[in-house]
Amino acid sequence: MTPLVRAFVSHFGEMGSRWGINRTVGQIYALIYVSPRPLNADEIAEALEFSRSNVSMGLKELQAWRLVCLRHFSGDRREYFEAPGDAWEVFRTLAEERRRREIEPTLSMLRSSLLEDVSSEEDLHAQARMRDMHTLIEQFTTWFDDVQRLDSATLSKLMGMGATVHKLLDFADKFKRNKN
Amino acid sequence: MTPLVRAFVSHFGEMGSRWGINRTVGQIYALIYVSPRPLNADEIAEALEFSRSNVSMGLKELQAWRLVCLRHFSGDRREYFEAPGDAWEVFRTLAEERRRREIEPTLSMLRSSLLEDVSSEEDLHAQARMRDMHTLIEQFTTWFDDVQRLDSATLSKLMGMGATVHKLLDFADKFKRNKN
DNA sequence: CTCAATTTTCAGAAATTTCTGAAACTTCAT
DNA sequence: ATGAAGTTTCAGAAATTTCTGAAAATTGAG
Repeated sequence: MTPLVRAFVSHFGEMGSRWGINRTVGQIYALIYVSPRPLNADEIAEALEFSRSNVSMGLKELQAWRLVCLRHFSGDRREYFEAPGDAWEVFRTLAEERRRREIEPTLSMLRSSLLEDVSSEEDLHAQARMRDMHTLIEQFTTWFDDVQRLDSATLSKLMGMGATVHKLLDFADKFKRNKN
Repeated sequence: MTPLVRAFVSHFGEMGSRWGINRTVGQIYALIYVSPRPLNADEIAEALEFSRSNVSMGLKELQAWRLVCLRHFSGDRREYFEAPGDAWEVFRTLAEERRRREIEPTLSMLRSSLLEDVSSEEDLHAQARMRDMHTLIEQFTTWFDDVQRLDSATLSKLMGMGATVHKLLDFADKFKRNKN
């Protein structure tokens, strides 16, 4: 590994824990991401000096996150891994996966808590707060689902609009008002 | 704690680690969030059966995340904590804080890596990949900054539009084309 | 300033998570 | 079928993170 690659890989290792993946997994991804060709498990283990089994675990997790994909070369039985190229696709995958892991469970807990029949002052207040939270999350995820369905080009355009989002909103608002 | 509150608190404890805060911190926040009145550290320690010092640490972290705020009652020297009520405000704070912790460091690492003068095939490819990543993140955060500046009401409206985002986009597109 | 109430710090204990090496398993060419 | 190449599993070792109790620091009333 060159110093440039080493710095990148080690940064991903450090950030890994903040992103909910562990250090090893972060480094493996980083290495695959910058590699000019797909890598197999042994090459990864050697480059990062991890045990072969640790790499196996890490790759399994990256596959679960759908951040790497498998490739095969004819005449070689080993599995090779590469990181998908379309950056927006990666972004979308990440967002989707995080939503599934970090938001969905809470949403279902809230739903069932809100169905409970309670009577104490305290519980009624708690339910009101939970209802606020539920509404917010629901609204956010609905919007997110929608944005997620956009193709990379459109998404990129939406982002590119940046500073004009609120102007656009004002405009849409006036437009609607004129119609009524 | 009633069973309803207990369930909510314990869920936040379990999710805490997925959200980059620890179990204790998650539970403390949950308790404050549903509480009908501000709580002091001793009340929290008693309700959750944590050591007093653990609660102190947890509250400090929640303050760093700007998820709780301090209140004082006259004639009582203790500090009381409550969770801000405006859900969108909370959402915005959370997003901002996560951006600062999870994205900003990577962005600055990428910037400095891209300034390095390299010549090997391998490093040139790595830099190209890093450039992709940098562009994407930059674009995303610029957009996010912008959205973040919107007040709660506008943000809520934007989200509420949901399925119409892309229609709006098409519209803006045509509008622009007409002008040129 | 003094002192009691309260909060914070911190070293080490406890718990959790990550990592390893050895063994088990799978796959496929012969 | 056999066995060589490759992958996965898993029990326990290593590392990291969290939690505690005791002690230190801070705060504000008198």
